Amino acid sequence: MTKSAAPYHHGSLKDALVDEAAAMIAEGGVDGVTMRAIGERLGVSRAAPYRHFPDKTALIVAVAATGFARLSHRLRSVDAEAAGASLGRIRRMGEEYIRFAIENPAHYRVMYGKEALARREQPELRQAGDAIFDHLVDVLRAHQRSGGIKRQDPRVQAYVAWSAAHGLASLLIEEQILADVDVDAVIGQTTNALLNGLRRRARR
Amino acid sequence: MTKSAAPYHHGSLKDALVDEAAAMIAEGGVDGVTMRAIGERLGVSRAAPYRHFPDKTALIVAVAATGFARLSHRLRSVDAEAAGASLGRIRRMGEEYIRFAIENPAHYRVMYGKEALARREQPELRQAGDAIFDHLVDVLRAHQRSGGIKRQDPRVQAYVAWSAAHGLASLLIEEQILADVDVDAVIGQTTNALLNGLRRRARR
DNA sequence: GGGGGCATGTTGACGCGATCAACATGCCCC
DNA sequence: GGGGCATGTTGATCGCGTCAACATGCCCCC
Repeated sequence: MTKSAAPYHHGSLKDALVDEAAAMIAEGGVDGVTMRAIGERLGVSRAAPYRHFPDKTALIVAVAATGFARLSHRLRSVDAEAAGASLGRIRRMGEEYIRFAIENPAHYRVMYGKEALARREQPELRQAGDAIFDHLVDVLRAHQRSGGIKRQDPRVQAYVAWSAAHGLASLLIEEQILADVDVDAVIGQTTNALLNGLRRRARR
Repeated sequence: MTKSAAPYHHGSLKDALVDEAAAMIAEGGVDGVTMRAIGERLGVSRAAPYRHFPDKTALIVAVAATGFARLSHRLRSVDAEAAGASLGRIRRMGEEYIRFAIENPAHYRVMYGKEALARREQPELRQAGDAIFDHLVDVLRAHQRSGGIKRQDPRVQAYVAWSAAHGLASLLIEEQILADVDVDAVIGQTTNALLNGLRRRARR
């Protein structure tokens, strides 16, 4: 994809910067990332990063973009596995979203959470985020057609679903949920509540 | 409550600082708040705020604390109005939480959202947040006793409910939800899904 | 085969924001 | 009527983002 192994001076500083930035975000948030410190960690000078990113924001954007690529890939994978219009497909997408957040907290933070950049001003991220959202809307639309879920504005349904997943993901990675609580139960019940809300209610 | 009207030099700089900080957070996030700028806006020098807050963090903490006080007050109010154990009581609390976030985005951001401080390290905020959460748990417990909702770990139920409300509040104040979507519908459906998830399912 | 040129890095300098220290100014209390 | 604390102010220091000028490899073209 990018440069391969050992080009010029450092090697592939650009990729290393993105990885290191993510690590530093996980440790101390975006403020914990300083051009000076990241340079030092990678054995280059403070201004070296500027040869690869116009400014610090661009570096953080790259981290977010990497995150969007990963999340998109994961969602499409589980979605492909569980093709068709079973409700399980939606459940798995929700779980995968939350799992992604837990496994990539730094990326999630700059994508959607605390530390998130003004997506509105970063066309690249905006597009990536929209693509994921649109995919969800498509999935919901498909389920509406096949009769599994209520017929109503699929975008509203998508926002409801996203809200639940995002809220839970945020609380989990910001460690707002106490350790002695059964996290899996919370995740399970959240997705259940969500599916119940979407499911076409059987006439009683 | 605090100082009254016109004490020493400025008047009540302390309160003014908290208000102004909230306004500045709404405009440009916590990074948009600089001791210099806030001083200038209030007609004092850059170091004046230090006479009232040991550092910038303390000022932001004060904003968050104000927010917690307001939210707590609002929740207790609606809760009192709709006493008893009707499901409507839970719905109203959820709606009020979201409404608070929409009306006080700056406060919400530093309390729970993006820009949130490490609550873990601010005993004052930690306690305020816990109190609100515990109150929710109590309400859920009461509803369990009166049979309105499923009997299961009320803390898990509380986290599920909080996740949904927090997720929606976050997306709304971060303007992630497009303007042409029916926001009230999203709010309504979120709370509905939540209540359905909590409600004791009628045996069919 | 050698020189020019671009890609990469490095160091020095500037400006901004947080914060501390030393100094100024009201007011209230004894 | 003066001392002392509460409030403010100005000067100075330090870290950080960022730009400019300068250094260093390497690859490509003649």
